[in-house]
Amino acid sequence: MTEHTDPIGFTQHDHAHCRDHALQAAEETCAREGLSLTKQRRRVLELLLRKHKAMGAYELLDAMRDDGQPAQPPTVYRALDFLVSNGFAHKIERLNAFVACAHPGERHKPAFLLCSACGLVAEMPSQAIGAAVKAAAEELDFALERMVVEAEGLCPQCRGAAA
Amino acid sequence: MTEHTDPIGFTQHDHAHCRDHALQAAEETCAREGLSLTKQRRRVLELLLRKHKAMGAYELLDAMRDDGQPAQPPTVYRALDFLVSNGFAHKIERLNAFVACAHPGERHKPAFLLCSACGLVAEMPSQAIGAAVKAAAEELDFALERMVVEAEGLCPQCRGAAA
DNA sequence: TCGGATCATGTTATAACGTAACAACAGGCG
DNA sequence: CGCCTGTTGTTACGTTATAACATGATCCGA
Repeated sequence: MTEHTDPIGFTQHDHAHCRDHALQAAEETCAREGLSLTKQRRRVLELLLRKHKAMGAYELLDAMRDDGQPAQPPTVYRALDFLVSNGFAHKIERLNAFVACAHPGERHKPAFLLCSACGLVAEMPSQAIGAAVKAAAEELDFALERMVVEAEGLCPQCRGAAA
Repeated sequence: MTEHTDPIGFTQHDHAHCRDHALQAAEETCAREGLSLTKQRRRVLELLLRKHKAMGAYELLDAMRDDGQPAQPPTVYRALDFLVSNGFAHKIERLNAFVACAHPGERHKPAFLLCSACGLVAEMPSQAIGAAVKAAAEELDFALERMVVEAEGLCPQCRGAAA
């Protein structure tokens, strides 16, 4: 598991580059693994990549309607299934919403920071957390398959604004 | 934060005692803090305490109907709000469902183990996990308010059965 | 003991999230 | 071509959750 320390999403960055990088990574992964990044899947990924926020499926549908190319719920959910199962996006359980993966290509058990004020979502370094969960599970003879870690609070910006 | 090491929910135990203990703890806490454990709130807590599994709100509604005292969704959600905000139950985000607290009275940031085979839910020791999340959050200047930790996999029983 | 304040519950309707089932279409390949 | 597979379109519905307002219960002070 490669580890990143940059909480992309909270820090200032060239977002156009960030978005293009993610799209390109998705294209490369699909090419390499024989997956097809179809029009609908790509559309949904692009919408998710517009901001480091989680979007609900119906928010995506609204955006697609506003684009002049409306779609139905199954279309969006199918695209989301594809993106999530291939690691291009993640579901935020706490919000029943979805976010583009900030580190596509790196295989990781993601852990998230959710700002309850501005809605930004960042992926945080999860090695230590993953190890702690794994250790607790093993201690209890539990066969760990998947973990959900979502921390809520205030991002640096909003924390500053609140003070 | 008091720490427990017993993954109640996966281990054999006298469940009648377990349930009564939780109910009594809820009554005591309510008495001490001026909260009222009304009929509906108590009913919902008792239903949740029947098993160490998560129940959806509509599953609770079904059970209430089967009891001969039907209720409407808001009634159940209000009872759940009360139970969750006072630490007598927890919401399992991953399942959109609710579970009775296994350690009422102990103030804790809960972390859960969810068996994907049998549906049992256990609270696991969360000190180390909580510390790891807190450390990651502080590193990024994030003001942590709440954390969701839900590990999915196979409980000892089901793991044994699968092997 | 009356009135008002507060908290809990009842009731109706609807919003938000998610999926089943089947039809249609598109591209590859024998 | 004809079949297979994968993707999308379409209709309908299931599941989870809440808004808004009415009613009832309890307490407590004037």
